Amino acid sequence: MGKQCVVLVTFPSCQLLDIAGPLDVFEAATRVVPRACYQTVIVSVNGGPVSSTSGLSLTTTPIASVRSPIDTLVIVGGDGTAEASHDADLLRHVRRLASRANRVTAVCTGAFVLAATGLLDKHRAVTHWEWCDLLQHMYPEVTVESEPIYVRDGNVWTSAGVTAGIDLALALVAEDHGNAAANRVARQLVVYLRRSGGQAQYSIPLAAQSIDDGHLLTSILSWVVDHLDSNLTVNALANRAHLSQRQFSRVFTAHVGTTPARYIEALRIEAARRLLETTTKPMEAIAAACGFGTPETMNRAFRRRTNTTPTGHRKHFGMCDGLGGSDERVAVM
DNA sequence: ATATCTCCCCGCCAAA
DNA sequence: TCTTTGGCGGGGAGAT
Repeated sequence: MGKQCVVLVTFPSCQLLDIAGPLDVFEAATRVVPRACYQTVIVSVNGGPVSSTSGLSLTTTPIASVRSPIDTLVIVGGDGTAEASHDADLLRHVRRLASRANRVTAVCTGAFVLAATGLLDKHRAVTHWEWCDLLQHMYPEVTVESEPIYVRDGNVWTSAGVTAGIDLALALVAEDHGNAAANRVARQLVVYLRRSGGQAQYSIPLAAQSIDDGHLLTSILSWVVDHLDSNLTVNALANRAHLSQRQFSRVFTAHVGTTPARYIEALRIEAARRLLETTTKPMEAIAAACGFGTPETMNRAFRRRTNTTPTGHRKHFGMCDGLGGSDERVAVM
């Protein structure tokens, strides 16, 4: 796959996260996915500095100067969309770029700008939950859905509120380079909650999503987190999936981006960490609850994957010793 | 600390 | 022929 040009369209009072989220996803993808190469450019009607709602100002290039073929066009959201959707210049340029782009997308209230160009007509779309009704009212031609985190209709993709832009961008990466690649990116960014377009957000790290198929694995993955103390050898899981070990391993790795055993161990560690942080159970009990044969096994896994020990982790993040729980995370996979 | 045993993972080939 | 699947074997890591 060659270079893919991603154009992010901004305007005064846009939402910083709408830009930063996808931007970082594409950047990370380029870094950690071997064949991915996204080139991003941030544009506005006049170019130059554009201030976001948070006050931070962006350097942009004039939208008229975009010449190269466009892979993905991203319209960001923010307070400024109300005004932007009446900016004839902007709309004209968006239409022009959209006609040359493989994919046209909007994050959050960016959908309003897209709708104003007419590009959303006859398409299913979503926006920030707070604005779905208004969008539908203003643009009856658009089929507004309010549930999903993001919606794909042909080559038009829209996403719900701000951070859903990250999920949207991950979905785009998944389309280009596969689920495993998207998961790798998510992990890289420590978005340990990659959400499916569907809606339900899973409480499992990177687990039960999978944009297209995967129902096979999805059910197993979600079953697994509640049965960490069971026998979760590759063999056992393969049986559950009615596949040979060999095939199961292959399918698993392709979809999840990690080998079965590694993934299971990561889940176990994460579960153990939570118990260490939030309970005062003895190591013995925690190890057993998380599926480690012995506390010693848990110890080694801990050492290998983090740079602490269970005891050390409890000292830092545990309940005793002052400071209650903590939001800090240690990368685990 | 060591030895033995188990499981994982991946390349390779053959069958479907 | 091309793709998917299953089985085998071994190197190697880790568990007991």
